Amino acid sequence: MKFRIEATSGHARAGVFTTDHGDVATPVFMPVGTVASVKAVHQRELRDDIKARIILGNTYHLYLRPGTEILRKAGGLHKFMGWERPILTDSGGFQVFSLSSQRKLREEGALFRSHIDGSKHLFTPENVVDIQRTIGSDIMMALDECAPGTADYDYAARSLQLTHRWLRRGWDHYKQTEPVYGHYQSFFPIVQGCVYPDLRRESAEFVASLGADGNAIGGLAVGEPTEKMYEMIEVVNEILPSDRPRYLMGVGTPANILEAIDRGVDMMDCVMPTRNGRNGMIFTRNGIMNMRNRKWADDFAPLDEGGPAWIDEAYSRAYVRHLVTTGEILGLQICSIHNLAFYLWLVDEARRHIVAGDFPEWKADMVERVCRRL
RNA sequence: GGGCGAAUACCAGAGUGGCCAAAUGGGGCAGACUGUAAAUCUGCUGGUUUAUACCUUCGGUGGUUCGAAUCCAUCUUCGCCCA
Repeated sequence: MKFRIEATSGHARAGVFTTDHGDVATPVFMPVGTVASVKAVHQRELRDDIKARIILGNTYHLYLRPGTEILRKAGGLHKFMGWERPILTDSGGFQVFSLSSQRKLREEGALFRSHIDGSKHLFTPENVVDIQRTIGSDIMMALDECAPGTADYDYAARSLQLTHRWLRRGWDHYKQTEPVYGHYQSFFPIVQGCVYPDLRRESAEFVASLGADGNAIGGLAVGEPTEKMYEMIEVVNEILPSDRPRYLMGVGTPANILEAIDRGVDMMDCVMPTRNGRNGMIFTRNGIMNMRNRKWADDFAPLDEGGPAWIDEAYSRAYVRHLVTTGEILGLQICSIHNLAFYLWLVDEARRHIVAGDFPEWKADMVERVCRRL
C-alpha cells in the first residue's frame, strides 16, 4: 500500500492511498457493511449515489454467516457481494466490547458464544488473520480488546498488555501468510489505552514500531467524554507516523469526524449514518432532522435542498416523514442513502478545503452547523 | 312488539365493591443510537407548570354503600335472537 499526502492544513491532511482494488482519497469515511451488506443500501447506490470509496465488513459476523467456506468458494468478499472497490474488515475486536456478555477473554484469544445459536468459537490473533485472508479484505485489522471508555486505569493497563501481546502474534502471523486471491492485503494494528495518555502513548509507540501500512486508533467513542476522545487522538497522532494513514475506528458524528480530521485522522467509519437513518434521523449541512417529528408532516420542501444525493431533491420532507412514520422500507433506504451521501460529501469537502488552504475556517463553521437541531 | 347481550381513555380491549386515573396492544408525541445481536430501544400519552398530592373520568340520570367503572332502578344507543 502506498500513501501520498497532497496537502496539509495544520494537522489535517489530504492524501491518497492505493490498494489493488483502487485508490482511496483521504480523509475518507467508510460505510459499514458488517455482514456483506451496507444495510438498506444497494452496492450500485453505494458506488454511484453515495460515492463510497471503501466499505467495511466484519470478521466475527462473516465468519458466523455465511462462513469462510462460502466466502472461499465465492472467491472472496468482493465477488460474493459484488463490490469491486476496496474493503476493510474489522477483526471482531469491537464484538469483544459490544458482545461482552457473550465472550470470555483468554490469553489465546476471545472465546465467543455465538449470538445466533450459542455455539462456541475461539477467535485468536492468528485465525482472525486467516479468516480475513479468506474474506480477502484489502485492509485487515488486528484482533484487539476494545475496552469500555469507563474502564479504570488498572483494567485499561492490563487490557492494553493483552492487546499488545495479541498484536505481536497477529503481526507475525500476517507476515508469515499470503493472500488467498492474489491481491495485496494490508494489516493495521490498533492503538488502545482507554482515556489514559501514558497508556495511549505506550500503545502508539508499540504500534508505530511495527511499520504497518496504516495504523488505527481504537477504543474511542465507547462511553468516554467526547473531549477525552479528542485529547486521546491528539496524544496518539503525535506518535503515529505521519506518512501512513491513520484510521479512527467507529467514529462518529459529523462533528466528531471534522474534529478528527483536524487532528490528523485520515480514515473513519461509523454505523451512525446507516443506523440512525433506519431510525428516521438524517444529518445535513444545516443540522440534524428527526424525520418522525410532526413538524415535517406538511413540509413539502426538498428533503435537503442542494444536498449531494439525487434523493435530496427528488423527495419532500413530508413524503419522507410519511414513509418513516408508516414504516415503509423505502423511508429507511432514503434516509440511509442520504446520510451516507452526506458523510462522503462532508469528507470530500474537508479534503477540498485542506487543499484550498481554508480548512480551519470552514471546519469551525461546519461543526457549528451540523450540531444544530432542525 | 318480546327476549338476551353490550356500552371503559384517541382506537381496540382488560377490569365486575376499596390495592383504579384504570392492565395490555395499537395509534399519537418526543428522546436515544459512534470499529451494527438495532427497519431497534426508552419515556410520555385526563387535568393541576413539581407531586408517594389533589381534582375530574368508565353511555345519561337517580339510588344503595363509609366507599361504585364494578351493585340496584331507569333512560339512551348499538348488536344478536324470537315474532
